[in-house]
Amino acid sequence: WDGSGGGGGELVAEELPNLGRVKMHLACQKKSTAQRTINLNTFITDPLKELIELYDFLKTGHEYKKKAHLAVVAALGQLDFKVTDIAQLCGHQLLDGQPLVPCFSKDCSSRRKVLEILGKGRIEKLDELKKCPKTMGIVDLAKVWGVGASKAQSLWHQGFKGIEDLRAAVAKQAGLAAAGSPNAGPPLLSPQQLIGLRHHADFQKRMPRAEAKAIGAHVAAAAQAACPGCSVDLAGSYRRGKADCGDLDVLIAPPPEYMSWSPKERAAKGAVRSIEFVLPAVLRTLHASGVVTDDLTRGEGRSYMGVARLPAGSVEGDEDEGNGGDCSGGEGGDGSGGGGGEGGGDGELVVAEAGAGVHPSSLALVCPASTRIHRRLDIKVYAPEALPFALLYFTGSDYFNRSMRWWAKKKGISLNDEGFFQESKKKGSRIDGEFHEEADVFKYLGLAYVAPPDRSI
DNA sequence: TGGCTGTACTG
DNA sequence: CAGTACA
DNA sequence: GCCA
Repeated sequence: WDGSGGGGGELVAEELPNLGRVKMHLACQKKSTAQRTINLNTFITDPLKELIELYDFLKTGHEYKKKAHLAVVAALGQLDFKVTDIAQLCGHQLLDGQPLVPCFSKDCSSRRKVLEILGKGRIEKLDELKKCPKTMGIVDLAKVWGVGASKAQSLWHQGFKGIEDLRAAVAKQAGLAAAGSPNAGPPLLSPQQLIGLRHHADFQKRMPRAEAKAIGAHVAAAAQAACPGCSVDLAGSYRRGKADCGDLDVLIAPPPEYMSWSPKERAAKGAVRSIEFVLPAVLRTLHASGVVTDDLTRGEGRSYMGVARLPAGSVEGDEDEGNGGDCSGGEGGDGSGGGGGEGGGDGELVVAEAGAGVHPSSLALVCPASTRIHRRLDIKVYAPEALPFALLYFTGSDYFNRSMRWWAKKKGISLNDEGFFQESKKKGSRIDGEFHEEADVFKYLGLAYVAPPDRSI
């Protein structure tokens, strides 16, 4: 960049020619539906989203088909008018220039699908897919964490028509294996997939913010014990301000001073020897307290995926304390997809959250009994220099990140959760600069800052 | 026709 | 490496 | 699946 940017030696990547217009339409620069009124075109985007979900589960190799539809959903969701005629989209400035979004002027499958909805109010292909037992079976199987399109296909062809089939077979196999029987056969599922199956019902539910916060407080306490003074951020949809979260993303970074402390100083301050030991130490604590119940990855590096739940007694109305068995309540066959324990109590939770107390048990006052559910927990540890980039990444949304990285790439820069890197070259070198906050990253890319709630694109 | 975001973990 | 997952 |  080197100072060529207009104003007073600011650290800003040089603007490429012809990108100005594109920037106006960049997904990561638009107000999201969270901030601007509402999505006026759900009647179009909802069926498209359903289709995307099916593509997701159905077959590998449909990656970009899926992304094409996703881009249309993102674009239509941002329009400030309700689409009544395809002409409103044709070569429309609102859509033009956005990566992957079709221009709608010429015949293409996106255009045909929108036309179909405008005309018949539905997408025939979607209805067909939903009627197909094989499709729905595979979609069902792929809802198990760790089972993707490929595994779901093969399970279907092994004769499993859905999750309950699978659960029965897995139980039977476990019984045989426990009895030392040689006819147990090769394991149907990987260790990760077994955990996913065990908690399938819980993982379908979203958690109230207050619960995410309470689990986060446990992680934070463990992190402070491992590395005093470290920063702990709850990222993901929680940080984007969503009323409920599908999982919890926790980001830990040692304090900047930590990096320059000698091993002796670190020990004297009660901190782990090296940043590599932060995560293992945190996990030992969380395992010991029973907050973390299962590991989906080993957590020996800087990245962890696992399962957590609030300890018995921390939630009012708890009854199943010391319950050695896993499946809480009757999760056997009900398969209720509905939005779990939420709904009415929301208002109270928001009130409780305002009292910024971070004590793990603060939730007890407000949390409904139904919250003692197993939740997906992701933890990542970063060096403090990476914090603005890590926070940006871990806050998402996924589409927002892609949009921003696409833009960075247009400028010849690669963006990831550790920093900016010069493209090309082998192992592009890290671009160093004064990046202290997320806002500095936006600024460097010549983008307007977007607050977390507006990144839910 | 190439490109589409970039990375981590498992087996 | 393919598969799955994370944002 | 769509664009450059």
